Amino acid sequence: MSIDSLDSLNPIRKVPKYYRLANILRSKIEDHEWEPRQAIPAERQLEIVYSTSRITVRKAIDVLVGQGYLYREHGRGTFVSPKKLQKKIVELTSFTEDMQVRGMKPGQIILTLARVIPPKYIRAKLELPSEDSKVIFLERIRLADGKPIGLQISYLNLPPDVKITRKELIKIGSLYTILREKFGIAPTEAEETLEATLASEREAKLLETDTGSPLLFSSRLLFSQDRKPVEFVKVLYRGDRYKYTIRLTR
Amino acid sequence: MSIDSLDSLNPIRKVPKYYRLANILRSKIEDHEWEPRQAIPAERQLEIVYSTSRITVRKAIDVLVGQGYLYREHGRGTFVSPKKLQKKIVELTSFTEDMQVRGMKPGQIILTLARVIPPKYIRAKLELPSEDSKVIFLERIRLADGKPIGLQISYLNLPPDVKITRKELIKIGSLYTILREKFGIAPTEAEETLEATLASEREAKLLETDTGSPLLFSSRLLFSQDRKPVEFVKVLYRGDRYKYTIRLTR
DNA sequence: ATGGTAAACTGGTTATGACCACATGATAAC
DNA sequence: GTTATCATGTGGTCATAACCAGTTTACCAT
Repeated sequence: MSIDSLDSLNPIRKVPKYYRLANILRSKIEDHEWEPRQAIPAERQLEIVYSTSRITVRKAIDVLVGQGYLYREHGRGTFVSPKKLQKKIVELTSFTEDMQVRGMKPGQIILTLARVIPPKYIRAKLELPSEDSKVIFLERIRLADGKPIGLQISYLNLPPDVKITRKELIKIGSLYTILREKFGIAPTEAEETLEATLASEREAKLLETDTGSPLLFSSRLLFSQDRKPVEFVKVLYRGDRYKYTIRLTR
Repeated sequence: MSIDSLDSLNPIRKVPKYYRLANILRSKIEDHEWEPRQAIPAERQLEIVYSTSRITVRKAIDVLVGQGYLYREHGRGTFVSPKKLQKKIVELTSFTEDMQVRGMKPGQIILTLARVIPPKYIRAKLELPSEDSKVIFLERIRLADGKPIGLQISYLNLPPDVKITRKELIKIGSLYTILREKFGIAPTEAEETLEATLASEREAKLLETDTGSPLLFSSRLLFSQDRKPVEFVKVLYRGDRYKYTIRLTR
C-alpha cells in the first residue's frame, strides 16, 4: 500500500509525505493493530511497503517518537510506547485549547480590558521602548464547565492602531485566535514558570474559594514567530481543580 | 575550516559530525560572534565552510533549534534566538542535576529506606504483578545549600536480589546514578504532574516552615529504556524556595 | 513614481546509496 | 558444555543530488 493511494482522493498536495506516513502509522497504533512494547516493521521494510525512501520513513518515525507514540532502541528495533506515554506532550496551548483537551468547556468573565502603562517589570519582560509605552491589560476569570478555575492577568504588546473589543473577545473566546486572525501573530514559543502560592482575599472571592487556599501560579512570556515578546500572562489556578502534566525526556 | 580539523587532536571518533558541528555553532552564539535576532549563514554556505553535506548542517541546526538557540523562518533564514529562550529546556533531570543547574548544592536527609508492600495505587502505577510484591520505599528531605527545599517520597521497582544501602546512597547522593551504574537502568522518559497544595503539620515541621504554607507538589512516574515503570516519586517543594520553569513550543 | 513580475535567494522535502554502531542468534573452536 | 567469533538484522550517520515552497530584491513595463 503506497502512501499516495490512501490520500489520492485529496487533490491537495501540500502535506508532506512523511507527515502523511506518520498519520498512517499513528492510526495503526491507535487502532491497536500494533500493540504497546511490540516492535513495528523495520525501517527498510516500511520503505518497501509504502514505496518511499528511508529518509521519509525515518522522518515519519521521528514525528511519532516526538509525540511519544514510538521509541527506538539502537540495534533492536522501533517499538510502540505503553499507552501512558502516548500523546502526553508539552505543547504551547491557549487556555481554550487546554480546556478542550481536558474535556471541559472553556469560558470567561472579563473583569478589565484597557490600555495602560504597565509596571516596570512588565515593561522589561515585553521589551517596551519607552516608559510611557502602553499595553493592553486584560483581566479575566477563566471558567471550566462554567465554574471558576483560574484568574488570568494578561499584558499584551500589540500595534497601537489595532483595537481589541470586549465584544469580539466574548464572541471568539480565545485570545490566541484573535492574535492569529487579526494580527497575523502566531505564538510559537513561550517560557513558563510554575509555583505554588496562597489565595489572597480578593483572589479567593473571584475564584469562589477560601482565603489561604492553595493556588498553582503560572507566569508565561509568549513569543511570536520572530521571537519578539508579545504577551506576559499570569494565571492563578485553583489548586483543587487544576493539575499540570508534562512528559519529560532525556 | 572543516569540522575534523577542529577536533583532529582527539583520536576518538564516536561523536557524530552533526553533533560536533552543533557544538561549534553553539559556541559562536555563546561567544557572541552571532548576535540574537541575527541571521546565521545559509545552510548551503555552512555546507561549504565546514566542508560537509547539507544533511549534516541541517541536523546540527535541528539540535540547536531543539535547544532553543536557533529558530528558522521558511524562505528567510535561520536566526539566533533572544537570550531568554536559549538553553531553557524541559529535560528529565534528577534532583541532584536540577540543583546543580540552579547553582545550588544538593543534599539530603534520609528518613526511611525499606522494602515494603506499597499501597494499591502505587502497585497500579508501577505495574506490579501481585498484591504482595515489594518495592523499595525511600523518604528523604532534600536540601539546597543545606536548607530544606523538598520532601521526597519514592517507590522503586527494582530486581529483588539487589540491595541499596543507606551508605551508598549517602556516598553517591543521586539515586539516578545508582540506577545507572548498579542496575544498568537509564531513565529516559517520565510523566510528571504538578499541583499546588498546603503543608500538613508533619510536612511543615520537616521542611522547617509553617503549617498551611504553600507547596508545589510534583508526582513523577519514571520509565527505563524499555519503557517499563521504574519509580514513582512524589516531591513536596517549599513554595517559597522552588520554581519550575519550562520552555513551550508548538 | 508605481506596480507587477521574474530572478535569486532562503529553508523544506524526497530519493538513492553507502557505511557505521549496536544487538542477537547461529556457529565454530575449545 | 562453554566460550569466542561471525553473520545478519536493526537503527544511526553521512554524502550527493534534485526539486518544492516561501521571501526578498531587482528590474522592467506602465
